[in-house]
Amino acid sequence: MILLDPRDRRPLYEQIIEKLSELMALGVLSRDEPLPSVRNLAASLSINPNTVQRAYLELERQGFIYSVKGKGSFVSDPAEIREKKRALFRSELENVIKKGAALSLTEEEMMSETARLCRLYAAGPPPDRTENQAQEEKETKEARND
Amino acid sequence: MILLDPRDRRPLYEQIIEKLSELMALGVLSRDEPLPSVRNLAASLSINPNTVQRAYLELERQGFIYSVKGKGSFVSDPAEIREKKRALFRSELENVIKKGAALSLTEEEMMSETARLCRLYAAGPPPDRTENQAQEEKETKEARND
DNA sequence: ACAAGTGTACTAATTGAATTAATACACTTG
DNA sequence: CAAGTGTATTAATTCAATTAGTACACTTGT
Repeated sequence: MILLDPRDRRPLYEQIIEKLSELMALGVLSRDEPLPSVRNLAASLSINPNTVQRAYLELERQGFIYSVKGKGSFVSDPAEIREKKRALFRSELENVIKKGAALSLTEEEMMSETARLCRLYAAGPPPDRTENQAQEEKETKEARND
Repeated sequence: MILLDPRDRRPLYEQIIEKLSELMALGVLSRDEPLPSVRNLAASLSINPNTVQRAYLELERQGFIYSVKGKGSFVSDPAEIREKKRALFRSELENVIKKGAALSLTEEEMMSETARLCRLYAAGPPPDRTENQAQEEKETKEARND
């Protein structure tokens, strides 16, 4: 199902999270589909089941999958995934704004900086898209978020 | 000059950074005033000079102090410190906005969330200060940023 | 009831990066 | 040039993150 890279310096469980996230993002694994069992995937990767378990725990914490004792682990509703990610985003934004406030930055200063960055990175017109006419997000780049 | 807390689980150099930052924030150490020498402070804390050196290096990287070989280490211009902190803030804000963009959040959505948080945390009226009449930064609090 | 599958919890061993120390070098000043 | 200063390099140590070992708990079909 997936393959680990020995040259990759990152921990095994992180690699597993990444690979499975990709499979889910690509739709190879879709909603409510069962993931390989902890023991099964561990055996196929020749690693300890606990390492797979750790990856699954983290994927569950992030809302990507859900696990049922005695049954297995399954892919979450994409909408739920999206909501979890957005909640995480809001919490990170909150921390940054707090920090800005602690530096005595005013609301106006932070708003204008945010606007600048949004124009740089975010999709242009918000919810008034009658059609999705060529959103060139020229800079998707490194969208690693976790 | 300062005192380390053995019960504090954080590394020595972090404690040093914190204590000295406080002294500078309180104005006990002010602009261009010399800090204790690396060896001197190390001796007074009964630790290795390299540990103090590491703290000084970090303080210098963050713009709080500057060091001159053969002469000593000195407190930076407060305006410079402020600018460094703000640069750091901008860079963190950029990362968060990038992440939001990667989640397909629109400019409008991110702006409105930012506005909400600003109203929650930031100082009210921005740059309409004809004079600097009593900048009461009521909330300096934990301005730990590193 | 029980066998064979599933996830989960707890503990111990291992690894590797962060932290601290030892030592030597380079600059400034009187 | 002596006695102070910061800086660089390397080694020892510490400690948390990672992985593994083992036992437990639940689900399902026979």
